Amino acid sequence: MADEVWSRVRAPSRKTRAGEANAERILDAALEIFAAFGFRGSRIDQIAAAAGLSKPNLLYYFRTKEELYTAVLARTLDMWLDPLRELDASSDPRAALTAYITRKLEYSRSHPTASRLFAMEMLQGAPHLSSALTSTLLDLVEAKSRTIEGWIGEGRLRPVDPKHLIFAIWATTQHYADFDAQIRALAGPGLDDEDFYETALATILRILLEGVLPREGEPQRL
Amino acid sequence: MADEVWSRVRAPSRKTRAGEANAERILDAALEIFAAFGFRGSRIDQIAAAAGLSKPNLLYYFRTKEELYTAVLARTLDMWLDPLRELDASSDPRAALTAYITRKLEYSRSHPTASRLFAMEMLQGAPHLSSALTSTLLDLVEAKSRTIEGWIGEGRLRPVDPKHLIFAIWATTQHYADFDAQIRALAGPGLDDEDFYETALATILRILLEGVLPREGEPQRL
DNA sequence: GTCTATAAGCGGATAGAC
DNA sequence: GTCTATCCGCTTATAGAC
Repeated sequence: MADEVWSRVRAPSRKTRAGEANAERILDAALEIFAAFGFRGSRIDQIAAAAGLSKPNLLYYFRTKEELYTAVLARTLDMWLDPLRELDASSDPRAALTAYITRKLEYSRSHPTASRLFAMEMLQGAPHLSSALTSTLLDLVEAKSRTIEGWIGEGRLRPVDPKHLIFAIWATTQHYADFDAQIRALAGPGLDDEDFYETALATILRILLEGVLPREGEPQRL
Repeated sequence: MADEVWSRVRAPSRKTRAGEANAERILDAALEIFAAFGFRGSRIDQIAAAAGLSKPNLLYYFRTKEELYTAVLARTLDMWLDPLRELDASSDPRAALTAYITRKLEYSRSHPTASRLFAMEMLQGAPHLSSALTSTLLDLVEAKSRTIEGWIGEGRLRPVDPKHLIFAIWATTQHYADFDAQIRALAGPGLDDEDFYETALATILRILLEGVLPREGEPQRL
């Protein structure tokens, strides 16, 4: 998918190494700006300056602001989907959910601006993303919901609505990236602080896992 | 606090009923636009049109865009704080947390744009809000953290980090307002659908409460 | 209090030299 | 591929009539 967008969006410059590197630098800079100000609030010359080139030169690589925004979004969505793809039906629920939650929080730490770009797009009603949401992501969520329902049917998970469980996992983990400013104001450090990260992870795991795993010795059926 | 901002921000028009009503209509319209596009992305004439008056007329009530934004934010923050203020140390943890979570989700349903405005401001690093965050809200969160620690000390709550618990509650409840577009794409309805609201509330309560309340017959100490 | 007209400057995009 | 110069529409804010 990244390839598809790439070729569709930028005929020029793909060939040379320097062009490639420039395009990457532009996309990195654009991610920062778009994540903070949204599409309309972002200024193309601000992005150009952050990428270290002139505005017309940026527009040589991406012909319009919208083209650039779409490219950044596509690249981000792909990364965002990865952890969920790996949620594994074959392993036991505790291990699978622990791995998924850990991976999501790790993503909030390593790619906070990517998380914020996605949040920004959602706040605006996902105008540039609706097709992707209703196809790729929907399919993935439906598939993983069935995995969770399977665990519930086997009594290995307490009965919870699968989609709301997924939403709860997304919400709690992404919150640390999206509301970073609030978290730093209220707690001091953010996820980049190792101790804070560990405490956040432990607390989220404790709450969510205890909330959905069966009580000791009482496997449940619906 | 609303009063304080009010008088500081708009000398004109406070006196007459019509002026008051106009100012309210402007603030309502501004909330919608600012929540969707952020400060820089919002257009003042778009707000004026939504409020049903001309752009210069809007600028008669709020002299600058920033002044209007500040007024909307102040009004929103006040409402946003209310549920937390009511978290009651004297009642038992299950009842108090149930009431708080319910109130927060209810707020996401009744005031989704207010929630989104707040989220938008956070994504931008809370430039217009940092003083409020480090004073009013910080004090409140510290106080409520002590309430939660009290419950833990008495063995009425499992040991969890209080702030991370508060973050988890905020994250899960606000998610339904802030990520409404995603939720509708993936689940069909949103919180305005009564059944969906009930399921969301039940799931969140089940997960969070089971995650933090002591197991049957085994009250814990740290 | 509300409007029309307009000033002043910003932002996206293009032309064309190098 | 990259730059300077520039066009043109849009946006905030003000002036001034009613």
